[in-house]
Amino acid sequence: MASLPSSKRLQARWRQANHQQRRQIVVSAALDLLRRHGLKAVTMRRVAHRLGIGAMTLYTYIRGQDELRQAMIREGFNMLAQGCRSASTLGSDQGWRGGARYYIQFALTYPSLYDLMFRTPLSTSDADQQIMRDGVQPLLDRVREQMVLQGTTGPDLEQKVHRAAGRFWVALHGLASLQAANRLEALDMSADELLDELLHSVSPT
Amino acid sequence: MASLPSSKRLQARWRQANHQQRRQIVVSAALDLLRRHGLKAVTMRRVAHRLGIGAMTLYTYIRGQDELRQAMIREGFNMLAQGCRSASTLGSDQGWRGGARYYIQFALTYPSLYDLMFRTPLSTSDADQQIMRDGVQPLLDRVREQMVLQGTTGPDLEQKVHRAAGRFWVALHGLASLQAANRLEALDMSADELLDELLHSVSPT
DNA sequence: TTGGACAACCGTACATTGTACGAAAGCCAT
DNA sequence: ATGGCTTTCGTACAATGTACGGTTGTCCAA
Repeated sequence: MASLPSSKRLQARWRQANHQQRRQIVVSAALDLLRRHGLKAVTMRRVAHRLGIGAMTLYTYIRGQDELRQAMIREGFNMLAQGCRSASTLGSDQGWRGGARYYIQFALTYPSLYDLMFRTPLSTSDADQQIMRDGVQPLLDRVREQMVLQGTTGPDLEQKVHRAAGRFWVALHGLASLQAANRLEALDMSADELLDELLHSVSPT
Repeated sequence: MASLPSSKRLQARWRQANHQQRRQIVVSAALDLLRRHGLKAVTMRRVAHRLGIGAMTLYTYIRGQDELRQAMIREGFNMLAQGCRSASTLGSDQGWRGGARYYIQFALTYPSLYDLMFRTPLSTSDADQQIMRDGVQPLLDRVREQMVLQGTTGPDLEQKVHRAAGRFWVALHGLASLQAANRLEALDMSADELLDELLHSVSPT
């Protein structure tokens, strides 16, 4: 779980950064505000204040609030993809399950960001669709690999595995999203319990 | 699927309504705006304008924006509970499946409202928790009944059925939520396909 | 050294929001 | 009529996104 730099660090890094890097720092500051205080707290003025610059200076690096949110979403999907990939590769957990656990952990660590990523009305633009596709792909890949290793066979194996991974992700998203929003109280089941059952549904052990 | 009254109708009803009814009309107007133009469009001023009254007059019937949103959420859960109940009782569909289909249909018809209902940070207040519990209960009940009819048995039947219904709802929410946010493009699976598989997982036919 | 082009920076201003305050107007029992 | 309510809403203020235009800094050619 990568962590975000503090406000002081950001201001320090700011002065000796080039244009491209500064844009990235702006996004980092916004993500930090988002994580710690929710979406309503991510205002242009506050982000600027965090960086020790005037509000209008932000517009030198970001076209406006919409673009800032898009950038946060992109960053979120990058973190998610990267995390799932390495959690299931290097993790001490049993292979692919690390990826799934990371997914849940991500949604809990950045609940507002996770919301933004999956609830923001998505333009049908190919680019945006691709960002999200790439963000979720590593998780789907891990699950598919696992299923093949598990011994799934047949003529239309490709299709079968593909669809099963899709079902798994949909359910995992449901769990992550409800847990992040504190909505599991309605059931008398713990989140860990639900996750374990979900994991076993792919590969019962 | 109950539909919402138009703006003109609302203004007409307004004048000959008592205090309690007027509060309900305010909420209806807000829900209409929410459905047709998204959350950002639900401003106090706009709601008031729809009703042909001054902005501040709204505050005679609703404490403020927070309370307005809470009221919309409550109304949403009421619709959901009512709909699931009657869809699975009276529906031409095979019993309980109507409830699940209604659930999906609801999320697609009122995507912004569905988001509000399940993403708004929920106070741990007993009342709020109860609202949502009641909203989802009918669906869970239908699924449990179905499982019992289906022939599930055992000493801890109660527990088993309870947990299975919970799993079902979590997955259903994942599907509804992704579909409502146009996020299923990342998979090459249709929403109907996913729903059917979900339904079969409870009672294969 | 000087001048000019260009990027970074930001103060000011305006529109839009939620809503606090208090004034006006209607209603009704005494 | 009077006094006390509820309802209505005009005005005002603070916070927001951001358009506009001015100031400053940097660098390079003449």
